[in-house]
Amino acid sequence: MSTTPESTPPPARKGDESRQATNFIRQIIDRDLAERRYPGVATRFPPEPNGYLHIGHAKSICLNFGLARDYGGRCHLRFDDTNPTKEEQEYVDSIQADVRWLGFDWGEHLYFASDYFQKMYDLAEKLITDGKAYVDSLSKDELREHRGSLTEPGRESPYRSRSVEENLDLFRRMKAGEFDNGEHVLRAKIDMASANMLMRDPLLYRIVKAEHHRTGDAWSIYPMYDYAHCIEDAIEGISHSICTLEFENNRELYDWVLDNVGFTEPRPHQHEFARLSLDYTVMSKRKLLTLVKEGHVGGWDDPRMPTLAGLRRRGYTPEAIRAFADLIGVAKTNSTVDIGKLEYCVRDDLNHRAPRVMAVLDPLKVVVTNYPLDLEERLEASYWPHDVPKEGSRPVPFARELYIEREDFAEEPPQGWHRLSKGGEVRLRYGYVIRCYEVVKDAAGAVVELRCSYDPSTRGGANPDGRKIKGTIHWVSAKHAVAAEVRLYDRLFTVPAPDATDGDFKDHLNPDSLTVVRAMVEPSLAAAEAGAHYQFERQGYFVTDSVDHRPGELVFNRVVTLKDSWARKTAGPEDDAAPVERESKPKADKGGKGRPTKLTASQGRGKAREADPALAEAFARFQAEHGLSEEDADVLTGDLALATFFEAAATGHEPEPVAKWVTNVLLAELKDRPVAELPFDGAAFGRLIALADAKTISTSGAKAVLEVMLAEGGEPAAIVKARGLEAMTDDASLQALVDAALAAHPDNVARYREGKTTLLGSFVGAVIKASGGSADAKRVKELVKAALAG
RNA sequence: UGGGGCGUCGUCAAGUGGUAAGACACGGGAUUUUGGUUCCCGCAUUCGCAGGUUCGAAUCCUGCCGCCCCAACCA
Repeated sequence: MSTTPESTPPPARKGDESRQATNFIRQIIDRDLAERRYPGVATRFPPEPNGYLHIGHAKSICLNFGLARDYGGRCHLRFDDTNPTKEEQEYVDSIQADVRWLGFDWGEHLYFASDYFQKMYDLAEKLITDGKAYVDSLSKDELREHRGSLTEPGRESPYRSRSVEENLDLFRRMKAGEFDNGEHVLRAKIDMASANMLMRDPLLYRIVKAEHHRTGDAWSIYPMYDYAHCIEDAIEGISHSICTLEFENNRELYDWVLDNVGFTEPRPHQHEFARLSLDYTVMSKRKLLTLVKEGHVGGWDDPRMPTLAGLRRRGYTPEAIRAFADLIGVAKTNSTVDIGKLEYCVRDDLNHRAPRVMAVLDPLKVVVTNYPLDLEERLEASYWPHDVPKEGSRPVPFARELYIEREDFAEEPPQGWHRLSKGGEVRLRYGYVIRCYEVVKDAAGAVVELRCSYDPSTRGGANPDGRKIKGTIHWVSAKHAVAAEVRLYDRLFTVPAPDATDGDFKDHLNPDSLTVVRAMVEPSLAAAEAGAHYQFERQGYFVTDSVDHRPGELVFNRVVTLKDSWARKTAGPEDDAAPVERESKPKADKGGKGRPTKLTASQGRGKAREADPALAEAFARFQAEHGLSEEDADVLTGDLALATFFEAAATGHEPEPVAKWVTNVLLAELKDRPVAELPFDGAAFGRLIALADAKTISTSGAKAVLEVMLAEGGEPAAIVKARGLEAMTDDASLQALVDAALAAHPDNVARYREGKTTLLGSFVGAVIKASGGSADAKRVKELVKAALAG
């Protein structure tokens, strides 16, 4: 992403193959495209217009629009406006502005869920007609009570059995506005006992008598998210509907609605990724709204807010945010990203686009006493450092009285101090070397002025006598400097995870998140334009404030400081290595009920055995008669089909290896498929294992045969014969393959001999592959070892 | 006493039975009138833990542990 103009391409380094950005969603898309499940890729970004977009949304926007871009598809911007009580046109506008600002274009694909209300309604009537939805007239409380709990099934509503005619009539009257809020709802008729709470007859429609920002009072019923969202996707022909992890439970309902309302494949499918969490900030709309409402910040666009509006005003660039999205990746792990990565991205972007200027944030007066009283010089100062390939400079006035940064002077300089001290020298950037010979203090003992001398021969970086000046500091001419308001922003919270701590997240608000200073800036800045970025040398990146900055009343926001390895060195461990202690969230003790533990697989099998004496009997017999371990016997007796399969396979053979093959290999191939679907029976499987056991075929050969059997069934011995998979055990053939494998990778041979012994496996693997799986692995390993040693 | 997910470096994150990518952070060095930038070099014998299968396991099997989500007429 980051482009350094004019830079030559970096030299190829080891293993450098510029890896394609990949993530599990791209893999799913690749698979779907390879299987031709969709004609192309269509994604969508579906915000509800009930608040401002934040950096977390930016991750989603970059993902969805990025996918469409990279796969030559399209990405829709769709407002999910199904709840008129919370949504406003203001948000519709701000969201569009933010997405555009971020750099994405939805072209003609701007949609509103509300445009589909009629279609959704028609489909709901169809559901009713099909007997798959009903009007319920329970109260809110009764509804909740009937829903059951996480561990107890729900109960069916007495209204569940209403006739289609009655349901249709009621639903039409709901639509016609004959009832008040809460009197009736439309529910899907699914399963009140489902382990997935969302499938317990979910609400499809509710009565809401409110003005909708787009449809006005045309509707008095509105669809619920789970009913509406999937239909919106399907209507628009979305292929991959990407949302965040907390919707994983909703996927089953997403699929149910589409399947029952009549959308057939290819239809959209939902995939979930982890939403963004960032250190030292909060991301929920509710908390952000609280900060705004209670005045902890100046508004949605306060530069400390993680909103796009806030980041924009802070001076973050769209490029930096997009680079950040690329940097953090997309996965399913709940994770919290170090906010330092975001800061890195802006610095990296602004470094080559922000001209350098000088500004003194905390001025300390310096009088250069040997500088002529009336003399004023104009020193030419480049806007760009040597390593940024851009041109341009401005004159900077120099005179007898200057300001320097107060922290660039130390009365008692610490070890390694490069800046000014009494009796010491420092270079003024683009100017002269000065030496401080006197420190003027006020009555309270505070330093108010430095009296210095300058060396005329050192102008503009000249160094005639080769003298070593370690430090260079920034400065402004007192007479020419322009006053400016500078807003120094810092993290909004003092702890890494403000919403994971005990008590109120607002307790951790950083009181120093905003410091306003009156700075003295170089005169060229008087002409600073709106939205202009600068680097104040040695300080950080700054931007003119988009609201308050104007000519004659300069206001700068600090985007981010420069990296400061000196401060890190001095500050010591407490400040810098601040251990990211994430206080773990206290268990929300919901309803006093302990958190139920999940039923494990073995517990499930135990239950199955309790319920089925045949299984219990097999469990005992497998141990007693076949000599299996309790563990193997357990795994094999979870369901009768598997137990029977095993017994058939074991008959006439050593039971132990058969058990190992069933549990370790077959189970993995099977995944969740029932054994009954296998195109071969237990006896055939047993014959395969016997072949391996007798060393007629090698282990990898047996796996190869199994692959074939899994795909098309067949008799193991015949497959072995047809594919020439008999174990290759004669040393002559094996040795030839080994020699070839070593010869193919002389570099790895050398590295192995230097001690990188983990390379052994790759040689063995190569030989086995070359043999088509028939080579005897143990022997190969011996031969490879010998060859490598020789 | 339910169901759905997730555990790979301080932080993100590749990896899909055959040499543990990369980035940020961190440490060291070089260049530098920004203690900035840039450039080098270093930074996981090990993938939540324990068993097992295999010539070979982060990847397969089993058990255990930890974390997140679900009981709005929100999305």
